[in-house]
Amino acid sequence: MTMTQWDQNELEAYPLTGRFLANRVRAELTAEEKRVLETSVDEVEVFDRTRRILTQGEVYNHSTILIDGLVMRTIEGADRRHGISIQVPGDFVDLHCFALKRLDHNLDTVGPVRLGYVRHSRLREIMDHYPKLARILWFATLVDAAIHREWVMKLEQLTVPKRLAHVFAENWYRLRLVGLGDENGFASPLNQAVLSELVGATPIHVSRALKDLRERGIADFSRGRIDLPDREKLYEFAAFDPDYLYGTKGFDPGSENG
Amino acid sequence: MTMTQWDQNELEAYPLTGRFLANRVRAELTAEEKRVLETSVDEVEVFDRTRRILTQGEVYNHSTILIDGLVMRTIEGADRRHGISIQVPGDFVDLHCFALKRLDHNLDTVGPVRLGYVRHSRLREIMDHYPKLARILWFATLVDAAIHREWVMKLEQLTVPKRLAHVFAENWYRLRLVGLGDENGFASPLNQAVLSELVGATPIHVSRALKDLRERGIADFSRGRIDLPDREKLYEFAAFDPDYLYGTKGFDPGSENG
DNA sequence: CGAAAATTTGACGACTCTCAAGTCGAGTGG
DNA sequence: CCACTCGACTTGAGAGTCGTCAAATTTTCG
Repeated sequence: MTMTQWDQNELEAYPLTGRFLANRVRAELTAEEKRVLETSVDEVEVFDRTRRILTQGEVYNHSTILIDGLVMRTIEGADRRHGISIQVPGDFVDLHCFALKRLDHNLDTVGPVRLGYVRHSRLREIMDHYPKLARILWFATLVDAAIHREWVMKLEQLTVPKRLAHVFAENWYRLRLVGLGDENGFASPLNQAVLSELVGATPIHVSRALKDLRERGIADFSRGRIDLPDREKLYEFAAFDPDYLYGTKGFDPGSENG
Repeated sequence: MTMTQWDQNELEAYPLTGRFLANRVRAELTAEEKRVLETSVDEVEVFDRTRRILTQGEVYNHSTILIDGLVMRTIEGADRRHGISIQVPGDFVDLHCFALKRLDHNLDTVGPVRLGYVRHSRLREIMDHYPKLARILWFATLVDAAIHREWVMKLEQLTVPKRLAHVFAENWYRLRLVGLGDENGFASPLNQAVLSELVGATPIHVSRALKDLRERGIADFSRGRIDLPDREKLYEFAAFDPDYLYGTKGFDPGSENG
């Protein structure tokens, strides 16, 4: 797993927030604005096991940036938890709880994570004194909304095997945007139970669907790693078109200069 | 169909934007801020027939507030159009295209509408000079995202009859928030074809599901009007909980003081 | 009234769920 | 080193939900 020189420099300069909007509008930020962001993180925390880091309906006075690991947005349904979306390193996972006060969903870690906290008072200062940074933060929450919309469409359109393929394709692409994953797949703490919550199916059916994907040569899922041997076949099967992720024009998830 | 005194005053004072975030955070706006918004609308347009008002991927230099009528977010799938969500009067339907430049989906009218346009240059001024208004605009886009998340969960959880019930429940509640609809349902230009795009089913299955809802006494859908005789039964069947719509504490969709 | 659009119905097959049982793999204690 | 255990995963059978194809019926509107 390699990273571009660009990413390495950015991560050395901004170890906590260097992945924020990488290969999206991050390039529009000035050094000062990046520094304002980086120094806004006033606490870093590490969790090893699965854990709820934000609970639906409660009020917080900080927001959280995901530095390393995976976090899932969830909503408790009638009898089971439902996965809404996955967040990857660099994502400001609950930026919107600053503007919304309370949130309508939970944030649960999946596997070990490293988190950075930013106080809302600090965000308010940013809103008041750095209009461009404010716009960028707004942008970040809007990309999340675009991801939700795409997923609504896919849920309406795709069968479970194709939904799984889409989850893999999107997750892979987003990891590549921030310099993670490799050209043949990515490491992941996901298991079949979590996948079933994400695609709205039973674990049993997910198992069958994964077998289908394996036999088709589209995706080989095993605990700890997801292999994706044929990008084109994957994209076509999942009807995946990354436009909605708002990556920089010309970004290529298959090359080293991600 | 009646409205509260509150709504009437607000609509007289701000005929174009008086419904914006009504019964949500609108109360936090000062008269000056409301005036800034109202005077930002520099053009009003009326459409009678179904029509695409914003096309995926294109760049616009204005955003649109829905003054009257219904608008649907859509994404073109492999062979058919998919409905993502419905917008009601008072919604700033494509505010995010200001921050995102191009949008990932289309906006299509459903039935006759009246639209107001706000130039992006004007929004930029607001961002720079009215931080509180900026936060409110951000808030508005975040509520849309919350609606998307809830719908993702419902798509993962509910059968088609229950999805339809949820669409009716949410649409009704949101109309009540802005002083529209009545205590037994609401007028609506929706037809079964559009409903099928919204819930991710075939028109044929929607027809059967509507029959089911009718026989259960939960919803009586006919072109032009949706009757909802038993709110409690509807909410329970659809597992509808309006928290995610961020209505003002104490708002009651069943009373006159909406 | 007549044509077009919207809605309804029936039959059959595909996708997914539930219930139940069985397999596999990592870690533990003997 | 092996038996055991627990969680994760897999397999099978039958039922429910929903899609497809085809046709009939009702509504809308010129």
